[in-house]
Amino acid sequence: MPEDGGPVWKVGELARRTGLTVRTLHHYEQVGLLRPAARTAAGHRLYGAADVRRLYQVVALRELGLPLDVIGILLAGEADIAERLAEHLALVEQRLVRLRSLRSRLAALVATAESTGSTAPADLLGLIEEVVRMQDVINNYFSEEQLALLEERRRALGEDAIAAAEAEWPELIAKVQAEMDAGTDPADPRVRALAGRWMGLLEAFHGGDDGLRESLFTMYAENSEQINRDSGGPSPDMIAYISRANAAD
Amino acid sequence: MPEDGGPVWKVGELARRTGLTVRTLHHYEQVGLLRPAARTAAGHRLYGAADVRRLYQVVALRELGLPLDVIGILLAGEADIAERLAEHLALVEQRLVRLRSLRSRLAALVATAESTGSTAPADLLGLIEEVVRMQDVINNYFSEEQLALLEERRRALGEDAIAAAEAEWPELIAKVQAEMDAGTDPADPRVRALAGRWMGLLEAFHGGDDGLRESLFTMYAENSEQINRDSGGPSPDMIAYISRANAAD
DNA sequence: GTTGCACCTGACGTAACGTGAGGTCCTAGC
DNA sequence: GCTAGGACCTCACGTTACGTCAGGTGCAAC
Repeated sequence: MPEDGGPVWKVGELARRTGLTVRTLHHYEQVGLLRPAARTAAGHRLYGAADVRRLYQVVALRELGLPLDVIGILLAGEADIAERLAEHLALVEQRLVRLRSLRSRLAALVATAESTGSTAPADLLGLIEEVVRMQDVINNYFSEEQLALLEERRRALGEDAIAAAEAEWPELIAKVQAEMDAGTDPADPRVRALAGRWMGLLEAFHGGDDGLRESLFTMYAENSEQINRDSGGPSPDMIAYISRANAAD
Repeated sequence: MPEDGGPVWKVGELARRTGLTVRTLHHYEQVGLLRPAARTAAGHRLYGAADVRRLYQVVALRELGLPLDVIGILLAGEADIAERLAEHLALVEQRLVRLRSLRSRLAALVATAESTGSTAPADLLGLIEEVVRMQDVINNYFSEEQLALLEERRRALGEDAIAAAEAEWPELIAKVQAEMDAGTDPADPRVRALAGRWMGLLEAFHGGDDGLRESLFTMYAENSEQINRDSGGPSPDMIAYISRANAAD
């Protein structure tokens, strides 16, 4: 189809009409995505109507985030478009999960930095290291699906509920510590009430999902000291104390 | 601090301990991020304790998604870390908005492709073009903040409510069209009831935000034919009809 | 004839490394 | 003392989708 009769566009015109740059059109030709139907004697590119149609398809697929080589394959009819879109969607979902996770860490860090006023650079760096190391540990113990599930639950619960639950932990830990220091019997009703709150908070985290609970316990078992040191988590002794309180029924 | 006494690590050991590759450590040296404290006579890199500490800082900041050059600046104390983190957070939020928008378009396309069975490639390509063009138009009329606000509202309403509202439009438009075809007076109670539902759906979209309503109206006014053709939106005649129904109070 | 704009073809730069290629160093075993 | 197998070294190109000169040609108007 050498486009003998129809309208033709030079590269600059086409660029203006599509909002692309001339360089982009050059590039698309270079990678074989869009070859102009013809050239003038002087070598100037001449695009025909079919080229323009194809270019709009290229742009549309590009705006969906597909890489140029895939676009080439799709437009050549050498792959199933719906299938590739589904694959791409999965990839985008994955990126979203990661990006959301990253945002929550960044937001927490920024909030901490703001609330503590002008934190000394060294302190802030240390805090950043802790947060990131913690995340690495978490990523080691929870699968991608589990993390996505947790994200889901967090969204369902809402930010405030999450913040409230997280704020409850240090308070609860302090109270349990007080009872331990006082030598209270784990079977004492007061301690058993605290243990009940404890299990409630845990439940709020894993939501009854055995896999999540299992992963959480494994992670704690193998990293108790770091969790204790970096995040103010409970000591193994305290875990044992709570277990005894729960067992006393 | 030429690290005369302390422990030293060779590049391979350090790589294993940090989970990085040797190439990455080479790269960090090349860009000036982490210069080993010393070299052996043969030129082998020797990293000291201070280097290891710095490396962990680099890795932590990298895991927050900061570019290496920024990390270098931050570790040199030449910029405020909290400030840069806040900036970076804003960037991440922006990416999130875009990515979420992309995902919703992809999901809609994939769902359509699946529900209609094996759509012909050409049809699917046409649909993709429509969706992308529509999005371009939308991006022209709504600012980033407005789009983020819309995202927010969508999340607050929940997926099902959105789907229900979107499903309601075609039905409503069909009913109004029927009344128009029947020549019913816009002031007729039936039409006024339809107009009421109409305004309710609009309200569900803009939520009373004047800016959003304004942008939506401008967009419709300047693109009514495309919206009508591509998305089954209402015709200008229908808009006028509804307006008269609302004015008749 | 020349001015000015559109067009052309290289070719390097971008971010953060991956991946050889080709050569040197070091340690353990013989 | 010699050699084999790792670990180490320094280039240097490849990746993605173009941006950005640089240096030269084509074309229409004055």
